[in-house]
Amino acid sequence: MTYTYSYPRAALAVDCVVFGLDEGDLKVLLIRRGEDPHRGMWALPGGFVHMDETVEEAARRELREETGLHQLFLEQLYTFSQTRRDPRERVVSVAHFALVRRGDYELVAATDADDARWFGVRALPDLAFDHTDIVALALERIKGKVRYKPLGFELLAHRFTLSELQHVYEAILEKPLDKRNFRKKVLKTGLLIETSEWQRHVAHRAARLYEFDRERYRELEAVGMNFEI
Amino acid sequence: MTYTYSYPRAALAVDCVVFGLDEGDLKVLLIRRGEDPHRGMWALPGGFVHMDETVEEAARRELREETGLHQLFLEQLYTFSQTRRDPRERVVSVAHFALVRRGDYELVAATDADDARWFGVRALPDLAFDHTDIVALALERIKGKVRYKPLGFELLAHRFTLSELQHVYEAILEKPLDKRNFRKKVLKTGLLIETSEWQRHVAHRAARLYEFDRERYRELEAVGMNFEI
DNA sequence: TCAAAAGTGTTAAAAATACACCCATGG
DNA sequence: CCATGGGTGTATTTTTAACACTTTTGA
Repeated sequence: MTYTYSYPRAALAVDCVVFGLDEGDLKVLLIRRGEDPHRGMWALPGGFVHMDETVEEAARRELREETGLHQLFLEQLYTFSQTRRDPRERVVSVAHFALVRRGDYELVAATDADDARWFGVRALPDLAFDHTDIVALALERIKGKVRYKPLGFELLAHRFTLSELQHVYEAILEKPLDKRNFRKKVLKTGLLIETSEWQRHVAHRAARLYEFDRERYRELEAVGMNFEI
Repeated sequence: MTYTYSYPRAALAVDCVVFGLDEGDLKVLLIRRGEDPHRGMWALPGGFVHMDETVEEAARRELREETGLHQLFLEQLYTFSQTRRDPRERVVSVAHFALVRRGDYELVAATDADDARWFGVRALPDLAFDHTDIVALALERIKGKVRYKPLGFELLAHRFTLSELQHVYEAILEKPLDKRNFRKKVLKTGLLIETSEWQRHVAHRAARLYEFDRERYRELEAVGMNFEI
């Protein structure tokens, strides 16, 4: 089957920068390419957009197919359209970034341990295509956005300690935060629910677990209030 | 001439939300469509991306062709990819937003007064395709971004008074600002150059003219400093 | 009993806000 | 001489930043 048009057309693809947290370090999920071009190189998960799906749907489908991840936070990042970014032919790619919860983090390797791996964001290998630029932009984006949107919670399990939350912010912002001031600030947002559950089996005083109050966040957002860390 | 592919391909287009300022009101530039679909409706300037240009280049080219505007501030906004957004066939559009300087504002009508017109952003007519959504997103974007990037200056002439600058911020943020506090704040950024030129022929005390110090802004930005209004 | 992280308040400095009058200009 | 917008300072409140010790737990 072939498809014919009266003007040439670029192929349309999506790529995803998937961030996850491991021991407080920010990681990016990469796939080893099994085909040319750049066979054997590490690259972002992604693929071509089908005619019956939006780019966001394509990004979610590709992630599910290539890594098994689903139902994660995913947002459009930027459209990369340099004419020679793919050596085969013109491919325009709509890049996205995604955030993986602590609990789903290990799930990834399940699919295909050899071909999908987490890399520390500050120690990435050479990447295929313009994927190094895409990761750089994604990092810059979350660094800016985490301060006024509740992205941090998307990297943690449903319940988390305040220290875990602080480490997320420190990992993304790349700077240490003052413990007392951080706690004061996040609690003052009124967006954390104090549960009556505590850490267990830790070799130090157990920390209380909190939940992010999505409900309330949506209410406040609708009213025009805004969150700031 | 025809072009044949083994999978169907969406057409790739660009659209531009062009903002300008008129008497302190924020306006958007619209084009009346001369062709189906939506012939006669108002729409954003835009068109298809050529194979030898990036989407940003396409956006600039279309703006030049349709409105005569060039060398303006232009930035990618978001890629719209709903499968039915164009009734003819699948068209994915990379939306951009642009800011027109006060001095270039009138220049627009020159091209084709009937087919290009400025509309107040809060009083737009029904627009073709999903262009109403695109404008709404562009507004939200500049509203957020103007506070930490020097977008405001892109809507003014090279030299401007502090009141003109204040009116830009008020128009974009949709709220009044305190004159004394505003002046204190923008002067404290150190990014305004006080010229020795003054307004003339105004029926009130003449205001001093200022320039935005782009040079210094780039330096500070590179060092990681950040601007806030 | 030791190591490791949890938890907690106060003070000082900086930033944000609220607010009112005189000045210069052209019509 | 009047209408219009230009220009200026201070006091109050709020926010941010700096900083150290006691508690709990498991190993």
